[in-house]
Amino acid sequence: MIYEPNQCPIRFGLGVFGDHWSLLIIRDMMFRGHTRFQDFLDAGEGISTNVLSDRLSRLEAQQIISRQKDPSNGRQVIYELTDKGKDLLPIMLTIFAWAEKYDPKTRVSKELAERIRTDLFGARDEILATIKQSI
Amino acid sequence: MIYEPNQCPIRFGLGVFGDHWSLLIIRDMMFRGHTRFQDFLDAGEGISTNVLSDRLSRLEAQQIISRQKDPSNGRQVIYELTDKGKDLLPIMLTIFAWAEKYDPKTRVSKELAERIRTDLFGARDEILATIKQSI
DNA sequence: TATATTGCTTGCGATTTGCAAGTGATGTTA
DNA sequence: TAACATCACTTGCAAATCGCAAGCAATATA
Repeated sequence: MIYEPNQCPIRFGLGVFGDHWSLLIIRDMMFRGHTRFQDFLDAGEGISTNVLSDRLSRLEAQQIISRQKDPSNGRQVIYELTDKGKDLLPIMLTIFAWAEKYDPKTRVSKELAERIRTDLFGARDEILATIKQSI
Repeated sequence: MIYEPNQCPIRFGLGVFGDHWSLLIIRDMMFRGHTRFQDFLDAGEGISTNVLSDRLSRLEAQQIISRQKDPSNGRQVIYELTDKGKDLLPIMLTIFAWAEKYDPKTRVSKELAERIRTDLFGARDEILATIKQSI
């Protein structure tokens, strides 16, 4: 595994969601079905309009989301996750499972968290050791 | 970085790694075995000393890493991942798999990426549909 | 035609960042 | 033991980014 700056998957990921807002926008699209500018503003996170506008542009440029006019209402724009965006689900799920384990306030289905953990958390140290040797 | 206690796991995660540098520091500890201040500076990412200092403090405060003086060299400090920090591995791995799929430059073992994907990516739309109903 | 809604953009002060230059504690060398 | 080097920071400051409020153009509704 090579970690040249531009060959690093973590850096690539950070380029997409390495800021305070992008992951929240993706979460709202993924789990809350948000599709419009106003939806994100109303989500209660306190994002400002200029930053929201900027993040939506970036996410569109990175093909995480698509942007199209609502044919039935010319004022509205519909934002939707692309396949690339939907494929961020496993990342979301592992964050769910981790938060469920360490944040007493987080409310995630224990069933879901358990499923994810048995898939990946269980072999943590093993996997870590294996990976380190291949770097 | 803002952390407002919520019941959302994504917000909880963002409180830990929702900035440009924290995940890179964790990556360096997890996969490159970095333990010292200078290690992170030399990693070639261009983090500045004041920001590095700040992020190490925050990560320690959040119990993602531990901080102790090197008993064999009083000038040096040893930073290490806690269990809470090591448990971020699945999040790292899912980022790996996602980047391997979408970033042509990312170099990750295809075997590893495939394993992660078959565990979690395969049932993406199914899982998404199930989760949406429960949120 | 007048007004409301929607998705932005603009202006500006406040916060955060990157960069360079310290600083103090500790270790090494002559 | 005196001089110097190393290490983990801290400080000061200009520049970038951010939050907030206001404004704007296009479209819809009354």
